[in-house]
Amino acid sequence: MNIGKAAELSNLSVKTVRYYANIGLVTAKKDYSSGYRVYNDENIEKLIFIGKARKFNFSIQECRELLGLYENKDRSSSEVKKLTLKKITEIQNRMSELNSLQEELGRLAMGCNGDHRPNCPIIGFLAKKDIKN
Amino acid sequence: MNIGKAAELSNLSVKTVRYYANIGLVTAKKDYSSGYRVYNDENIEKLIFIGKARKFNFSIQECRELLGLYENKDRSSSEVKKLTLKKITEIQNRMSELNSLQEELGRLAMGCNGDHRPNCPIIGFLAKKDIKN
DNA sequence: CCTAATGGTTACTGTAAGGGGAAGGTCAAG
DNA sequence: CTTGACCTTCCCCTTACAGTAACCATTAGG
Repeated sequence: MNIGKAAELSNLSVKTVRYYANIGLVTAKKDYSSGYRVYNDENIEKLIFIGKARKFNFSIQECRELLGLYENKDRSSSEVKKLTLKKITEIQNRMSELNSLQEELGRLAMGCNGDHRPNCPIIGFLAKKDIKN
Repeated sequence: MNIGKAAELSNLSVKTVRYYANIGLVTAKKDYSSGYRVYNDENIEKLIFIGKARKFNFSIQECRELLGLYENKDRSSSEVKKLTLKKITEIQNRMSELNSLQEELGRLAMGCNGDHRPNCPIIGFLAKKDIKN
């Protein structure tokens, strides 16, 4: 199966699949007469696996680790769980940052008339050099 | 004042200040005998302004717009408010994505024993080709 | 047989927002 | 005069691909 079909089945772009081949994440064997990459079912499974992990915010590097665990039949589930919990923590931290941000922006917007006069507390706040950063 | 001092006062790195000069965001005049950038108080104010806006997740391009509004004394506060509300919406969308992610990862982790046996529902889920993506 | 369409290849560039580091010029102090 | 701190430009690195150019392979149609 050629790369186009592989991309379709795994719901990734051709560019992405080729990229994964280049970085050695999912390498297909090559047909040396045509130069084409040839994908088999196992490759497709890995591509799907990675596609999902990527949607779950795992980085390529983490995908590489997960793939290692996936391929290793003797893997312990604790390693996978550890990676997942770490990812959850990261997401929570990011959410709490975003939450503070959003609250503060909300307060600023609340105080702004949003009219055609130049007096705007948002600009005022951003321009003010205050004590704490 | 040289770039080091400017960076210190604005609480940015020298690299960042130089970068902002290169992209024309905050341009300092040059001392042509030494080749050094020379910063004045107005430059510092702008750098501080941008530093804060960046912390509020505004992109460089958005900072450029905000800086335009900041410099334009006839600006209407409605433009600033619009930009801020747009940013709030973006943040909220991002948070809701992250929230779904976190919940789903949480469910997966919950079902995983985290022991030394290879049976792991997280891997199982990622590997499963299900109906919807 | 020629051509056009489709799909494959490598390779280069660009993204956002700088960080890291090399090679070299400038400045103030001792 | 020399040292060390500070400045300069220049280039590569980061993430995870997307876009494009130039070129090769396969296949269907006239």
